[in-house]
Amino acid sequence: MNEGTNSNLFGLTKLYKVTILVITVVVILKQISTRFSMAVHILSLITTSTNEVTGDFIAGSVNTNPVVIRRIMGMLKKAGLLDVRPGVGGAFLLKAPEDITLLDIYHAVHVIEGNRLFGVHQDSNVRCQVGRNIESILQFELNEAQSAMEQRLAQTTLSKLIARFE
Amino acid sequence: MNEGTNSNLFGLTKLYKVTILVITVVVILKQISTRFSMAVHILSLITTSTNEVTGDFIAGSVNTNPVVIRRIMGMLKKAGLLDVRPGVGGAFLLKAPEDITLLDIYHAVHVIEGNRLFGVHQDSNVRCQVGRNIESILQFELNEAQSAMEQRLAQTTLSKLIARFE
DNA sequence: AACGGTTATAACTATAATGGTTACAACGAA
DNA sequence: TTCGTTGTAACCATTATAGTTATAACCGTT
Repeated sequence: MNEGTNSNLFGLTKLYKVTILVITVVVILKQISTRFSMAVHILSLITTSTNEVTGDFIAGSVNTNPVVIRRIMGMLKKAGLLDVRPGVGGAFLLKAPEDITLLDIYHAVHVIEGNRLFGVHQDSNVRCQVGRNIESILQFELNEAQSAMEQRLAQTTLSKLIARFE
Repeated sequence: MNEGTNSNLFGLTKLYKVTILVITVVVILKQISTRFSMAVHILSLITTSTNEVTGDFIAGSVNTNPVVIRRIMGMLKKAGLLDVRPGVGGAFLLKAPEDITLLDIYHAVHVIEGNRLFGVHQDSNVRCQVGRNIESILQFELNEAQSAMEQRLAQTTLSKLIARFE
């Protein structure tokens, strides 16, 4: 920081004493990766745009680095949702937006591991009644909860989502 | 912090109180932490065991380090689900197992912060139709999906779970 | 055949959560 | 006082994310 010339920082002068109150609020969110929402954004753009849709163009709309976009597009390609013209550029859907659900996109970007939203601890002590039973019985309940979420995601298609844009 | 020489800190004066609010948002999650399933394990043990239930005993059943267990028990204490006798040791429930749902436990261990399972990217380009709309419209759908999952978790109580142990 | 815009990918970074671990102070009953 | 226990602090290795730079490959146009 350039001392000596600090007298006009923020247009203020050094006539007065300093009181700076710095409040730092750190909000830690442990969440499903934004890769998912970015992927929805990407597919929405491809669906609605009439022009060529390049990685750079999408990056401008998502407001991030083009490489981040291409990485996600690579996942969407592997899932068979879109394809990209190499060299010349431009992406297009491989399925109708009526046939692409949020669940399809969710799965495509591998936002969770092994299709298991909930991690369950392993290697419980089998000599204990709880230890013997907890993993499988709890896993069943958690699968049910995960299914409930995924079924809701499956109800919304890309075209339904876009229809609500204003 | 150098007291006494703070009069020229940043060239500001005591006439001005500067409040800087820094919000850091970190998005991480591959799977919901096993803290949740361990917490269910812990509460199941306390419910079913006739003897004293110490951190070391639980650690033996979960098959992990006692400190990991005590950390989770601390969270369950803060949530009002159990209490621990300091010194002498041993944990006991503060609510009946019929009144503790998986959702209560899920919330207690702060496995998701801010009550938002899905991260949604911010700062999309508002000059683009998709960019303007995607965040709010997608967030609504994701909230619905999250609710579906949580409602399912709320349907299972600790006593129901334990009743299925063999 | 060279050029320019594009895609694909490798490599690297900073950040931070997790689960495990050691260490130690505080607590309370025998 | 002693001993088993609780409650934390501190540290570690591992891992995923999002961003970044750099580079090779691709393909239509000139």
